[in-house]
Amino acid sequence: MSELPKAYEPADVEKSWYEAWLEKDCFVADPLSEKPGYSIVIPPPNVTGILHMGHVLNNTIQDILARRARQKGFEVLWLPGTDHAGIATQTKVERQLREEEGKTRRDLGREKFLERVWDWKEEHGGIIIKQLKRLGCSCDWSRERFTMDEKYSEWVAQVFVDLFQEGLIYRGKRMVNWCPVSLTALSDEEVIPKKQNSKLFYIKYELVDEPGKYLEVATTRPETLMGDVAVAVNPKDERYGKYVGKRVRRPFPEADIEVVADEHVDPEFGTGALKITPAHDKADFEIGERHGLEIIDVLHADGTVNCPQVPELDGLDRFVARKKAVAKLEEMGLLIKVEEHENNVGFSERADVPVEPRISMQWFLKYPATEETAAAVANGEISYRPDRWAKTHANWMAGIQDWCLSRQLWWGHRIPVWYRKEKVEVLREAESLTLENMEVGDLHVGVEAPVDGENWVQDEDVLDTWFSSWLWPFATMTDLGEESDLVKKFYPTADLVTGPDIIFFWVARMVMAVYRFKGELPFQNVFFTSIIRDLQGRKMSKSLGNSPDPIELMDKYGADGLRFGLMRTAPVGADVRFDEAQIEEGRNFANKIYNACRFRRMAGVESRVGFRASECQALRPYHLEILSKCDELTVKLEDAYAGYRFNEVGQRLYDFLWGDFCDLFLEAVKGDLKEEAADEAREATLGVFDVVMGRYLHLLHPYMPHLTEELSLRMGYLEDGEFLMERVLEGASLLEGVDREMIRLGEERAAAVYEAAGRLRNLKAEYRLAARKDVKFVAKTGPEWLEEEADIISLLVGAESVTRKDGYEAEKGTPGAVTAVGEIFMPLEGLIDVEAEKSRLSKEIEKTEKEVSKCRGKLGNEKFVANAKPEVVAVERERLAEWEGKLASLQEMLSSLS
RNA sequence: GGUCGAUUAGCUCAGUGGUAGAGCGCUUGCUUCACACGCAAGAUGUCACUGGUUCAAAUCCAGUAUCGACCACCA
Repeated sequence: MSELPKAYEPADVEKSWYEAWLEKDCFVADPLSEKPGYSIVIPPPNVTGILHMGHVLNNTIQDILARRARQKGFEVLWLPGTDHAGIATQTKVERQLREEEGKTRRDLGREKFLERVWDWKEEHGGIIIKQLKRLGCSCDWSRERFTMDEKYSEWVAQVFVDLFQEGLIYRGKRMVNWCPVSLTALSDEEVIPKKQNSKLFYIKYELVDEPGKYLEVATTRPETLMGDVAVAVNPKDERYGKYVGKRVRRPFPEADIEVVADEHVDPEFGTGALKITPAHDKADFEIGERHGLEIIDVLHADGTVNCPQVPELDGLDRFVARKKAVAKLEEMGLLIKVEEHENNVGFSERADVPVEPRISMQWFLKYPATEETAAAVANGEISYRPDRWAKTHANWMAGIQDWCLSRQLWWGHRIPVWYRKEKVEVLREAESLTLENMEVGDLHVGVEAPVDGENWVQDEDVLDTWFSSWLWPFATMTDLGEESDLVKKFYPTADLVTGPDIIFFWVARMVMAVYRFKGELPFQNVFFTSIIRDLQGRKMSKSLGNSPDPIELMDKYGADGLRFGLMRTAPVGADVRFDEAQIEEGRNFANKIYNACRFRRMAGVESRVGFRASECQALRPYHLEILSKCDELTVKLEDAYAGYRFNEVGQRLYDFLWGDFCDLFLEAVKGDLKEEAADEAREATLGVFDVVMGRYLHLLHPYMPHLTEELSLRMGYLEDGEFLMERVLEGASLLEGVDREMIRLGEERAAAVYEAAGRLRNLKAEYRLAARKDVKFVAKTGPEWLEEEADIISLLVGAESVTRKDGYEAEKGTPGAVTAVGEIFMPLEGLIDVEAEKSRLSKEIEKTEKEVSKCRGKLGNEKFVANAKPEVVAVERERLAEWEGKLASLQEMLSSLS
């Protein structure tokens, strides 16, 4: 290793280790293993997806959990897969078809089109899987699933049939969210409200009975005016009471419509009078129902106007028609004014265009098991982490609306419902194809098609993608049946890791579905990750172009660097602002560890993993101290993992290696690795290095799997053919069998030396002597062991010597410090500028006086002394003594200079 | 409108009642025989604001302000 480059190069190392793990089936779960089972299912990314930072965070956490579980002795299944992502995928293939061949899906027909989608999936669908592998994810790829796998699809149909038979699924004509681009219905969750700068148009409707008099209304959507069937006012609104029951004239196409009274109307808004267009607004639809109003649909499915009676608008796009309609009203003298108006408009999640409220025939679901699952989350049977998400869950459950399941798409699970052919033809003609109009024998709802298939037609629609995802935790494991070994070993799962943005889309629905069909909860813990934002605090998105490409980051910093950098600062549950500097830190950290090992190798390639602290006679305080810190780290990590505090785990791993191990321990024992060092000292240091580093790499492995595997092998910490990722972490104390008192004294002494070294370096720097190596310190007092450690202190401080002289009388003005190893002076030999020194001292005195008075104030407070814990008071007393001592010596120094 | 968060160094963030922290950035000095992806030292805080509880508040409580998310929504 000593001949290797100074800087760690992750690229080849990461690639070859990942291949080795795959080669040896390290990720494959054995359902017959004797170990206890631990499982996670991946939140399946879209097949069309490419890796973004959210995936990196999410999957790194899962990988950490999986690898940690393996080292804790579990048989681990991390089950991966992808989601067919109905609209997203179909849109992509349709676009390709249009761009490359100028064709639409209808030109191809359903069957041919679906073949194209499958081809596309085979060719491009695996990108994100490759990217997850690059990240180091230890998924069991032999069990990769897809939501449209044959067996999985059967589950989807089966669940539909069950819920239908239970009466929870129904078909009906309802107002739904319609996407005029994708030409399909959407669920409420797929509609994203966005603030829009719109215009509010004030227009007037002439009173039929009183020509020349008008009723004024305000609207943002004049293009749907042709669908107006009434004007509504609030019954309590005194201005309009007299008009209720009267008729007003709709300008075009000209018609007389009624004025109705409805509580829903807000007298404060606009003019207090609302035009009612039941076909194109949810609230209007409801008002229409209450008053038995007609429904006039004036838009086509693609959002163009459907109103032959008004030729100048007919066929225009809805937004073009809006302007045209306004112009027409103005011409007619019916437009009063136009106001700027900010409102919320629902956008289609995928197509990113305003959705159109539209009445259409769709399939709906009344959610199953709502009460039981709401309770399970509320009482902690499933723990949400952070637990505030449980409240969000509860809020949604409380206001839950039926789920529009059907999508007018081809790519997806086709609704498992067949209608008798001749019946359909008749009903289609009559436009009354509803279930109510079907006889029992006309309808077949089943997983399989009816036997006399030629007499039946299947429902054209497919199911919402989430209707398949909600079965993910169990449908992925039941390929070989519900009683298979896999299910027994790994179901239900332990942890689910996902973003809070899909709590309604996915998590809550999974809980309900799995509870309903398996009678139990699908997972014990749900860990909600942070949402990653850019430095301006904006959500990362393709359209903003503010999302860094994780692959580029891995090229630059390595997968391990990316993982570690992200994990160390990703706060638990709060949003995180992404800063590339964090990832750079991750890379630098990998390099630091690599170099520590490189240093060790320069002193000999043979590893000392068999080293036992209890058998070594040459242990010095520094050895004992680092062994003890490593034990402490093992315990602290255990606790942090138990609380899912991944940033804390990262921070502790970082601080230990960089601070305790490299800055302190390695610096203190450096001399032992030199050629001239004594054999026993070298052996002790090499042994301690190897056991600590061996343990450390094991602990770090979940965060930096490739680097730790590489170094463990190179350093000789593994048996032949053994993988670090498969090794169980026993976590036994590295100091087993060592006398406790000896450990305590060692820690104490090491800590004292480190503290003293810090103070003396400090002292040197204060006098601008940081770079001088010829400073000779003199210790006036100190423990009897001071001389034993004097050379180490000199080394750490970068001084020539630290000499003990009992009864030493420093010349006036000699700077000194009270350190943990005694009072130490730094004779200046006249190198210091007197005036500069004076001003420095005055400043220092001022500062110290403040501290003294602070401490005195506190100790002078009787209540503090009486009520505070004794140790707190004691600490305060010590502090005061320290400051007072310092103040006295500073004053003495100052006076000696004058 | 409702719910839930956030506000700590120039930046990104830790910090669950007892002396304000890390990394980056900045200043200064170091080609010290592992590492300049490094070493050492340093400067930088009214812990958003106002009250309250307490001997003691960044921390607990109440309110205010600002920012944000989610839900609902006025056409």
